[in-house]
Amino acid sequence: MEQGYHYKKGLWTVEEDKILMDYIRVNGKGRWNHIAKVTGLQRCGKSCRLRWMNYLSPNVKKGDFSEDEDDLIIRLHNLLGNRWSLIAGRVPGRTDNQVKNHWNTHLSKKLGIKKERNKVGNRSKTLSRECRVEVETLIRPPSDQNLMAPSCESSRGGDIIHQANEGSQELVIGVPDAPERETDGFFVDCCSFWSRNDELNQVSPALVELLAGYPLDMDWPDL
DNA sequence: AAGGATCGCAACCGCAAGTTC
DNA sequence: AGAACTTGCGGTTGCGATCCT
Repeated sequence: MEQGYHYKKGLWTVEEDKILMDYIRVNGKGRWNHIAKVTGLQRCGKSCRLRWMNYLSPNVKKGDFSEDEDDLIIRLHNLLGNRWSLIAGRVPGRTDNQVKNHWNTHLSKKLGIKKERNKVGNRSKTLSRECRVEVETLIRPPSDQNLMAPSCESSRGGDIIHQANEGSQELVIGVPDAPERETDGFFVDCCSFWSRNDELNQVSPALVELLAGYPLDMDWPDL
């Protein structure tokens, strides 16, 4: 492990950045805990990974967030709640840390939202028939054994469907006027939905409807 | 001008899941 | 199978910069 090493904390210096970048240029990303041993850099693996992911990576976009980015983040947050990595994955060049900070310092104030802890969006919405059919097609398990979406690709989200029954965590897309959600409605696991869209490599009409159709000031019902 | 308050963001922490051996 | 190690996530903190009185 990393026992026996005395790691430095706090802001990174230019020299440390250079050491980390040189290492990654030669060895590529990964094996973060090895970096200190190989380079003598007095930073733990987690710190190295974070520094690369959030700052040094050429994929990281610097500078202010545009209005389009703000709008996208707000809509995604409406759908996904505080699932920053998922949101960031849909905002090109932005990291989960950037999105989280931007939300907490700007967007939540802009929207007059008080900080919530451990809350993931509880959303229900009626979609058009065409949209529902498409979403259902996108998320339906291959076996087609039931209407429940497969569990999240991210293991951490694996309890989403389970929690739905307790009034939950996943995006629930209900059939119009169908109070018995478990029998008449169908559940959409956001992760599966997103991943399927990735596979399709296209912006589906269903996704457009989901993102575009959520009024920001809507009074969302509790589930 | 000074110093206290507030803001914004980089970085840390704890935890959980994935991977390797 | 399970222990050890690695990776990733979201919440939180610390501190420099800026604002305000």
